[in-house]
Amino acid sequence: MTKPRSRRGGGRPTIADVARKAGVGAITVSRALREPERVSEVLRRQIQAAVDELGYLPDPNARALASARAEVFGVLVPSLTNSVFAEVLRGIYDSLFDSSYRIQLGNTHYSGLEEERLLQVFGPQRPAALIVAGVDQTPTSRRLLETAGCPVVQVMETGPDPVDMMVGFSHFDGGKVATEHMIEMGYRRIGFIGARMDPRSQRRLAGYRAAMEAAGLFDARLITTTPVPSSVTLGRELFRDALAKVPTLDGVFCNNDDIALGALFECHRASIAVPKTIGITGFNDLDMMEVAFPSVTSIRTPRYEIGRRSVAMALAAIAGKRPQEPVVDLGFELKRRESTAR
Amino acid sequence: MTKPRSRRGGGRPTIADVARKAGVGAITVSRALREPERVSEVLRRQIQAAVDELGYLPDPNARALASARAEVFGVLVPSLTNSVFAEVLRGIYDSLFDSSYRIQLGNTHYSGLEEERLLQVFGPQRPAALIVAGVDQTPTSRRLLETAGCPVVQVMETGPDPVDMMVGFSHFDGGKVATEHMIEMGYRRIGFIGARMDPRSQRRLAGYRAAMEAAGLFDARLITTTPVPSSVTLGRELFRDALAKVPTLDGVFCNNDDIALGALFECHRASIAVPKTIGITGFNDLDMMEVAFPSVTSIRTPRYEIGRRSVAMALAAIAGKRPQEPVVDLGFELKRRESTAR
DNA sequence: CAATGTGATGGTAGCGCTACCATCGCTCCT
DNA sequence: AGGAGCGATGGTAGCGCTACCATCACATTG
Repeated sequence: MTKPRSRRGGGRPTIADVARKAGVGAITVSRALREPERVSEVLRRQIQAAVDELGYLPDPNARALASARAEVFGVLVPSLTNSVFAEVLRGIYDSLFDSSYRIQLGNTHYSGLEEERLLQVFGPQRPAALIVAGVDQTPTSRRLLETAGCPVVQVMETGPDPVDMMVGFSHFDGGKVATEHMIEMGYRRIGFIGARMDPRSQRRLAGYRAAMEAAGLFDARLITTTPVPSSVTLGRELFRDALAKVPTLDGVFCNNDDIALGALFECHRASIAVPKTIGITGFNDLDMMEVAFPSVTSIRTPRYEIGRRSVAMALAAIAGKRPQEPVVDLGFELKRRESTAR
Repeated sequence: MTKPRSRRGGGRPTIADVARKAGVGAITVSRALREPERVSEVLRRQIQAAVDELGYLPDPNARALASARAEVFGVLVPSLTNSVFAEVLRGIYDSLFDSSYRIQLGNTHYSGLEEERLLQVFGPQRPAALIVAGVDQTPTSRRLLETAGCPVVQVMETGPDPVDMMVGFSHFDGGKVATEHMIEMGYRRIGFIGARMDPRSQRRLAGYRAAMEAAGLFDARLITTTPVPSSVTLGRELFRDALAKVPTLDGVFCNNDDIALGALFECHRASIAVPKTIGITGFNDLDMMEVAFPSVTSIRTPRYEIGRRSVAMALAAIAGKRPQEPVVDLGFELKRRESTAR
């Protein structure tokens, strides 16, 4: 008489269809799908057969509404094109591939305001977990994270005051170690060149500064930065600026590998010997740094591993098994290469 | 008496709360939010005030369930780390930022099976649109796309038989133009080196082959490929292999810029003069190609624009304004640079 | 002035699923 | 033997929202 299926477009099978076909109650189908161990072997088999026959797939929206919890991981990164975050994402995706969790990815463009906006959007969806890059959320964002009612993992760096959990490493230490290495290799007038200068870059700069000051080599004129987004092109330009400003420059610690590559290319173009006349150190250790000529010293960062670990921690928290230590420092590794082998 | 809010965790305000506070029916609130022009000025104002005061945010899951349509764009790309797709994504995200659409991103790892799986997962969600990379879907995937009941945009390349809409360019032509350019510049023993060799790479190779054959220069031994994922490191290795196989090689058309960069670095390392002894052409024209020393000739591809356009087309289709021509060819541009300036 | 729109608003009935509680048959204990 | 305890199953009542249809005031028409 009534046509209850008429509104729904596809007329896809629902849990009621499966239940009817399997000769059980709808709730039993639901259980068989979500907690199989609570349903008897026999019914489970019947239900599975009905599911297969009908090609039933549960509606995630209805699930989310009924259970007040969506099987979604919300992920917030500041950039999609920065290969560093791309690798973190890869780790996250790989870790979640076998699960039934979907991923909703937001791009904050390094903006606190956009981050707030995206968290507002994620909130009503009741995600299963939230993974956000960085530790410098605005007060509003922080409150949104704290009241999200789900596990939250801040990734990329470690810090003192986690919203919930953290996975990363110390960018300050990274900058410090890189700089100390150059000092050790005999460089004295070591410049810092950096673009974007997001909070993590700032901390690398602070590490550089600490190392330079400790060695009595610090000179503010050695620092060349810009808020402009990083690129190889920009690296070249910044390097030229730095050299023009301080002609006695004998090394550069670059905020990231793109910048380092730009500096390296400029050295080639200007026939500046690397590592003899100028030493170069990058940050992140992208694949190409090892292949470059000369190969470029860099700080290897555990990007993929950060992605994997963040998911592992979130999943554990969802399962009620919170880690002892909420802050995980995955460290980094100095890769000594030709570009600083004076 | 009853505690109807007890199940729901946060006790967030619902549309009923807003309706009560504004002194109107729930449905009117719903309309005020979705089709403001259908609600009188006065009520609209009252409702807005109530929304602001309560901090009401609609539950997207309930919306999706009730309206049989989720405000979600499903996006499927084969790789997260390949910067080509990262830029397509950036275009998609930028185009959707002001809208209320969320984005759910799937990574197919260049696998037809994983693509099918992801489409299965996206389906029950009833996304507003689907954007998928490539035109070589498996029959199952194709069927899933055709029955998705929403606009579908295939991106990255153009082809003869769109599921629905397409935005991209001809990889065959790209390979052909690149190769013809090298022939024109006087190169004769031009190798093709490529990794991954996904369908788009195959078509670039076919373009290369067509150009070489037309010039009477084709020789199968000039082709060096591997199914291994592309990287700068791999580019270097493949280039060495190619040179070992054909010592008379005087140029290489590289499947992509990473490979080209690897080849360039190897030339530096082996003191092979570029472009004099060997010419190099890349594909995609990443930022660094212009900065490299020597700068590297490449095919500039409209990646960001593909992302933007795909969203524009999907949005138009959602609004019922399907484009005249479902297949949009955005073309490409040959960037002549030092690496082929013999 | 009755008949007929027309636009604004509201009520009802779900969307497909799961939380909660009830029921039922069985085992196991005293 | 009787009842507590337990595991398996099902019914009911929503989750928060929107599609559909009804209603109502007011304008328009001949």
